[in-house]
Amino acid sequence: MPLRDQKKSRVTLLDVARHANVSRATASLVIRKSPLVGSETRARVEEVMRELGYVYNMGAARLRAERSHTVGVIVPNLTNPFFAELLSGIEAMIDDAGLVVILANSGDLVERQDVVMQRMREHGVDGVILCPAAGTEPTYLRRATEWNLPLVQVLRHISDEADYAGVDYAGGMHQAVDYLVSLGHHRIAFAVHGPIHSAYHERISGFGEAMRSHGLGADMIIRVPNQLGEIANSANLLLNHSEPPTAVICFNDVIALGLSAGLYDCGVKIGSDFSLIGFDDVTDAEAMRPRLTSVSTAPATIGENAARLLLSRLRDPLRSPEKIVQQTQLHVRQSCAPAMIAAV
Amino acid sequence: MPLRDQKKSRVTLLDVARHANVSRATASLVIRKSPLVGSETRARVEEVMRELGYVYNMGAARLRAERSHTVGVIVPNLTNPFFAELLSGIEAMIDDAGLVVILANSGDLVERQDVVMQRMREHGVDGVILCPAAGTEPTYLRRATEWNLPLVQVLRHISDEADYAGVDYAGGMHQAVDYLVSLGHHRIAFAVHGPIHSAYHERISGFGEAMRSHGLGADMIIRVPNQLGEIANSANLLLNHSEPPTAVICFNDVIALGLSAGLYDCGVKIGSDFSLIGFDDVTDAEAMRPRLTSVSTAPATIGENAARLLLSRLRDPLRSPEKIVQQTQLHVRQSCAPAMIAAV
DNA sequence: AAAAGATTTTAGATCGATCTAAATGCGCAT
DNA sequence: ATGCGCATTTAGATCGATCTAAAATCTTTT
Repeated sequence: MPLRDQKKSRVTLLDVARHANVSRATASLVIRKSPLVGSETRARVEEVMRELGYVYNMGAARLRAERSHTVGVIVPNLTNPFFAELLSGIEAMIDDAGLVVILANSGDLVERQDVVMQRMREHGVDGVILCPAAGTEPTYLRRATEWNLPLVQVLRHISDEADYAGVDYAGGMHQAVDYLVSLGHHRIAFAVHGPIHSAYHERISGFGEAMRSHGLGADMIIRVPNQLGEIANSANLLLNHSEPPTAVICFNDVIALGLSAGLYDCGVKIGSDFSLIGFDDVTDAEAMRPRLTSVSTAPATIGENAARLLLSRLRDPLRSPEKIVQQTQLHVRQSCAPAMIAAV
Repeated sequence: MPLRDQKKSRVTLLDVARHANVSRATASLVIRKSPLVGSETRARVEEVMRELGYVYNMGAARLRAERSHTVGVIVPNLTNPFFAELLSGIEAMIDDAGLVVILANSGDLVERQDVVMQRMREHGVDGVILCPAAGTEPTYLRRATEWNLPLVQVLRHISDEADYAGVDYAGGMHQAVDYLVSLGHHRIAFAVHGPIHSAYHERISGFGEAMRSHGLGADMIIRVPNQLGEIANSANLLLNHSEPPTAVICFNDVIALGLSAGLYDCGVKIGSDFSLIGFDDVTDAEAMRPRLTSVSTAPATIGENAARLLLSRLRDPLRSPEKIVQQTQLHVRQSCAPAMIAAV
């Protein structure tokens, strides 16, 4: 029983309406679950939809209703475990709301971000969750406002004029520094990598504040490679320092894993000879031995927060900008030891 | 200069056409880069588009052209590093082709897969790249054919009636077994987890074949938990065996990381006391010490292969089904030692 | 200059759903 | 039986792009 010729087999709402002996507008009210339709009529139309295998055409609805039920998600990296967990949290919330995620990788480049943002606009996304590429200017977010495009910044804060879901990076740095100081460490390094962005600045200044609050110097900041496999070689930056640190706080768990491997290669025993703290507490770090002490940021929860903000923005476009800042939690495990027995 | 009232600020192709003194159809031909338009006319129309900030409406185009320029990607897990790398490869190829990825997580459940597949159809995706949930039947893929929905299976093979991009799992198992046997190991275990699917069967049978080809028993298969943090506890399954193995091949690198940690906890030295091989060679395993010997499957490349197949299918819908099977490569590092000095 | 052929542009219909106000049907009261 | 009020259904326009064949314009040939 073809309703259309073989080249186009799509069952439309008009087909459904004809079979159910109602108008297209009634059939449309049925699929939108409008209370204005009688229950008999509704049942009849729904039965016909099932029989004919009707599939809603979101594209057609979108043209008239000016709503695509899609959300753009732009991240700077797809393979870093942190972003994988963030994306997981975002997708779960968006899915729960009955929308779909259109995904793009900016590669942490503003030019690529422009390209994918334009593509999102062409696809008429209802809103965007953006982890801004390094170097993104506040004017960039202002343009989204001009476009009437709902937007949530996540993890990297560019502007107070848009919603933001992030982490209390400074608070997390304080927790790490305070803990190491409580173990008697005075020479504490901070290992960083990646591009300069708000999350970077917050961690740097958080480290500085925390160290100074204990009357300690905050200048021992080493820069390591971005690639996990190359970070191990940077362990000697710590060991060959004129005044070697007794502990290191890592910008993220990728650095913690990499430095841990490098210190192992140099015969240094973490958790006795040397203390090390990660940041983010991603799942992948669970396999590290000794067990990693890490500042937990719960990336999946941050993703959920971002999605929550966007969904809220879609319901109330004129709501004033809001921030959800996730508090960190230090998970003490076995990668740190008191400084007195940790002397190198 | 609002061209519409404030409630709807969208610049349409009709606006562009009026400003450029051409018809809508001509303006449409310009944005589609049709060779049928004169260069003067083209330049004029393009200039007007820039001035007015015209943004293409993909949804409108889709309604008439029956093409959405979107590709559905359904994976069973978003946080496993393997799938993160696979997704990265897919997104890169799809982006290169000027399409966008609509992402969904099936949670490895057929019922969820049904829901997200339906949603993909409503959104009118041009095609789907599907890593089938465990328990997916061949009839499931047959339905995609009935829907005229281009589909590529990736990693888990359900049916010969659809394109498939995967790995030569059996070949990889042979490489691992051959290598351990070349080191003198005879008692080799195989550590598995996760749901039963084609990739699972291929690895099991590949292990069996490889072991039997060396006249060895293939019954030492241990099942470990799915969560990375819980796998370590399974190390004693190896150590407390009536005839303890001297080596283990891990179903994937997640298991390798987890068992490595568990063996460390038991005081077993990998790469001297005991030999261990991973599978997939994901980036995250680069931090392991001793350095992990792993069978490389290049997940990002598999993702690219899957996308390549789908793009090819979009160009030639009637092409016969094709398979791209990625050959594995054993990356020998330091997690294995000869059996004679590896006696437990 | 006129005709023929090639190139470029156009008019009107179409895609499948939603919107909006009008029409219709039903139940109740007089 | 008629009128009123409410519930339900409907007709026609709309959304913004593409499709398709016809019309218009330009170039070349006779």
